[in-house]
Amino acid sequence: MPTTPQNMEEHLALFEQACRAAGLRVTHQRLQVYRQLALLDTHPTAEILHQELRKKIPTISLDTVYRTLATFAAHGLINKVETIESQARFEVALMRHHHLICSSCKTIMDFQWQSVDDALLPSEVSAWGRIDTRSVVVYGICHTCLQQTPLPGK
Amino acid sequence: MPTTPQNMEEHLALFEQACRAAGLRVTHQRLQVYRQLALLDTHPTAEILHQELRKKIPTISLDTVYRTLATFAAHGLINKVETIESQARFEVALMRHHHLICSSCKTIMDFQWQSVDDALLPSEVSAWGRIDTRSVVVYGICHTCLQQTPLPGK
DNA sequence: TTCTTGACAAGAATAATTCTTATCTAGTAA
DNA sequence: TTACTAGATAAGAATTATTCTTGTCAAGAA
Repeated sequence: MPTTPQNMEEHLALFEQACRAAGLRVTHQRLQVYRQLALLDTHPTAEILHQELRKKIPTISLDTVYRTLATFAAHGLINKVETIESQARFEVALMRHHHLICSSCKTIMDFQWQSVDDALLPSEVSAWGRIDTRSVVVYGICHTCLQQTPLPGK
Repeated sequence: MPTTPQNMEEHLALFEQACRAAGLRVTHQRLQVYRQLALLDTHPTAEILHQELRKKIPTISLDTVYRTLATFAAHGLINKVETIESQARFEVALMRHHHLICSSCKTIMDFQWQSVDDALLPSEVSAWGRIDTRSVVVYGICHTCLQQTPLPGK
């Protein structure tokens, strides 16, 4: 769920408001980390973001990227996406959606599934405590990978 | 989804069959790793399993536990559970179920949600490629944690 | 029983992430 | 505007989960 360059300014303004509301200082690094993440729809890792960010801020440290992403995620400004890889992946938290992961090429796609978003959770779940979010992860093999290797292992 | 000691023998026999069917050798270590995992309903980490296993096999290495879990997961004999922690967690793959994760104490609970298991996926997803599994992860705060700290952060 | 290949143990190595420390800066108050 | 202070950053060291390497061993086939 990326943002196009056209509405980036307005998106960043909203983000800045959200930061202040959360008691977070609005720093150049934070704005740029968020901006870079919003530009990409590839669920980048901290490492990938760092490489991109260094083009604009040559001195930015990888640790800052990690710390900034962790801070944003802790305040619900972005999502840390669950994956099967060891490296964590991130995305802006704009719209409720779910994930489709190709077990072969590891690409993560977003999709929406309104009926699950709206569905009542089983009563045992409601009884468990306070529910905040629900997320569906679907695993499979994408068309591209299916064509490359006719019968990949499950 | 653990196994009670009562039906453990039959469960292990089934597991042994599944191993042979997958072309995996049935070793003492593999049986014990699987048995220990089946006994626990706490979604243990490789480290926790290793600690338990050393009581029975003092010489078993942590690497063997990791390798064995990875091998089982690759053959669908167990599941690697997606978590918000850095350490991976595992469970036997007995029955289709979903996960409930407490953002505070990080405990993982299993639950079933038949209607989602049966629900038709959005057409864009079916068009994407071959679908293997779907898994719902619900985040919230469990009752125990809610009572300890009246208003924990989201 | 023998043989072969996959599995194992031990310890070294790697890779992702986090910590430490000194410096800097956003936002506040004078 | 200026000075102040808590929170943010950079750099590099440290940590932690996981994987690799090497030599040995044993499951299961012949």
